[in-house]
Formats: sequence, structure tokens, C-alpha cells
Amino acid sequence: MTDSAKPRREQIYDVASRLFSERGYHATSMRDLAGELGIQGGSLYAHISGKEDLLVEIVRGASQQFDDSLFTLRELDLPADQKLREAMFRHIRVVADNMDSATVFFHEWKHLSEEPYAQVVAWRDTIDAFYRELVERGIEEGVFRADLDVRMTANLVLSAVNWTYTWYRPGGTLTPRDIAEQFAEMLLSGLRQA
Amino acid sequence: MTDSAKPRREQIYDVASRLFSERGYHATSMRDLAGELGIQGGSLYAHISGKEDLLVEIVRGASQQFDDSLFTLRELDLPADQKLREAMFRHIRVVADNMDSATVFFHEWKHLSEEPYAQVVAWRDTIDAFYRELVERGIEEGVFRADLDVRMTANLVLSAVNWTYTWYRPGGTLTPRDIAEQFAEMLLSGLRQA
DNA sequence: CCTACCGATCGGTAGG
DNA sequence: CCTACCGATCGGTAGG
Repeated sequence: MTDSAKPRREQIYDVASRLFSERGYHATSMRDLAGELGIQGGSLYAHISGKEDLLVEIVRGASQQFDDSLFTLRELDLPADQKLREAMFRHIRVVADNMDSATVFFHEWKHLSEEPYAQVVAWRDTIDAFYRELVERGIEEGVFRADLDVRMTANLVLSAVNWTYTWYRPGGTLTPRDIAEQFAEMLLSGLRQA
Repeated sequence: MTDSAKPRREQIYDVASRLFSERGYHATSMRDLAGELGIQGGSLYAHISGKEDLLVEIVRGASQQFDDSLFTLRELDLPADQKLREAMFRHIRVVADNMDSATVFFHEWKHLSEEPYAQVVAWRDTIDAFYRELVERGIEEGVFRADLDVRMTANLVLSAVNWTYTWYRPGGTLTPRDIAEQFAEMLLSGLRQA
């Protein structure tokens, strides 16, 4: 589907994601945005209610993608190491397939007003909890080392998958699957020569 | 040393670091900044040359701290696993001791004008190279697994140390040393039960 | 370091 | 979707 076949509203959100990720939310003017779409600044308001509405929707869309991708994993009956691989893959795939909105999500959420801001904070807690649960299960199953600090382990995994938004380049040779497999293998088996 | 004992210029950079990290560069006005210092907006220009000067200096200061901390490690004669521990500790300590400027560094460097922007890009390459070298040495020494992908390994380490700026809280129970030791131990030995 | 001001630009609206 | 406009605010300067 080409851009011009999409509804105007969607085009606006797409371009806003790109500009916000490249320049930042506050450094992007509504006239910049309109210019990229070939219309006048004031004309945007026929389709959207305001600038923050754009940010709210982009951030909500990104967190929704993480949720859809990760929470369906909860009930899956897999050994913890395989579940970790799969979670990392899905997490990285969301970032890789949505580089613009993921970047906006990680960089601009602090500029949200109170209510959507609080939702992002709450969302982040649920993602932390998801990875902590996964680690706890792994310890219980005897798949992971018993002396792991659950919080720090989840932290390390989250560092690896989240930081991809800073260096991943779509169209390169590395697929999200490649990245996840390599990261998971290093995390599970360690860097040290056995 | 209390704030009021510092030169005005330093006070301005300190407050700018905090405000830029909390609100972002473009969302912080020079009047916001002046207000926190108890002076008028125009009075700032007796001490600094402009808004971007603040950002340039904050970013330069942060990258300088990383350089000073990491590059003295190069000539140190340590086994690669110990060197990795020490590098991670120093890296995390720079982030933890400079949360404001580190946050500005990671979030706002894209808003720099051409020349300082290019310097940040070049700097990032030197840091990548530092960690890749460390991994290569470890493989040569037989301390690290021979089948490691050097670039991805450096990537994973950098993810762990850089991402700390998003979750570390000064004054908590975890010291930079604690974090580095735990992360390094997990990375070196792996999560899997042996 | 202040007062007073500059031109530019901002997000958003009215009326068509 | 455009033209024309609003008040507010921006970074920065002159003169003291």
C-alpha cells in the first residue's frame, strides 16, 4: 500500500513518527509536518486535534505492539531458555519493524502530559514484571542459575533488546532473528571460554 | 562546594544539564534556565554565547569523561575478563556520577549543528572500537569463546552499560561497582545453570 | 545583571 | 484544504 493510498490521518501519524524520531518532538513544528505532506499548517487540524495527540497516539501504538507481541508468550509452555530467546526475538522485532515510533517512544515519552505519562510508567512496570517472571520461572525450572539476581537479570535482558533502537539499521544483513539468537546465546552461555 | 561558591558559568551549565535532561533541549527555554538561577533571561548572555553553546559543552564534557575513564585502561595489562569488568565499572560510573549530562548526551546529541554532531559520531566509533578490541584480545588470549561475533559482543556490552542511564537511581542501594560486577558476571558466565 | 525591546516562529482558530 | 490571522513565546541584543 503506497502512502497516497492510506487515509490522511495515517499518513500524518507516519510522517510525524519519522520527524519526531529524527528531530525530536519539540523541534518539529506543525508546519514542518504539513510541509512534508504538501499541505498548509492549519490544514492539519481538520484531521487531528493537536500536536500532543500525535505524540500520544505514536507512543500508545508502540506500547501496544510490545504488549501484543510479548504477552501472548506468557501462556506458552516452553523451557525458560527457549522462552527467553523467543521473547528477545519478538521484542527486537517490534523495535526493528517500528524504528521511528520506537525511537519516539524511548525518547519523547517524558514530554507527555500527566495521564499518558502515567500510562507509560505503568506500562514499563508490566514489561519489567514480564521479564522478571520469565527469569524466576527459569530458576524454578533449574534452567537458569539459582544465584541470579532476578531484577538485575531482567535489567540486563531489557538493556540488550531496548538498546537496539540506537544501532539497528533496517535493510542491513542482520535480521531481528539473527540479533536475538546471538544475544540470547551469549547471555545464556556466557562469553567465557568453557 | 555549594552551588553559590561555584563560578556563575559552572552554575549555568549544571542547571542546564538538569533541565535539558528532565525536559529536553528544545523544551527548555533560556528563561526557564535563568529563572532557576534567579536572574533574568537576557542576563545569561553575559556568561555564555548562546543556547547551543550549552548543549555543545555538556555533550563534550560527557564524552570527555568517558574518554578519560576508558582509554587509560588500554595499556593496562589485565586478562580480558578482568579488563571487561573494569571497563564496565568505569563506564557505568561515568553514567551514574553524571546522570544529567549522560542523559543529555544520549538524548540530545542529534540536535547539535554539523561540526559537534560529527564529533559525537566519531567519538561513538572510538568507543565501539575500544570494546571490540577488548573482545578481540580476549578471544586471542583464549579467555573468551572463539566463536564470538566481535561486533555483536561489543554491542551487547555497550547495551548493558549505556542503558543504565534509564534506570539507575543515585542514592539507591546499588553502587556502580555492584552493577558492573553483576552484569559482568552474568555476561561472562551466562545465565544457564551449568 | 536589568529593562526593554527585536524579528521570528510557535500551536492553533475562524471563516470560507 | 486554504488564507489570514491570533496571542504567546522563543533566542538574542542594546544600552545602561
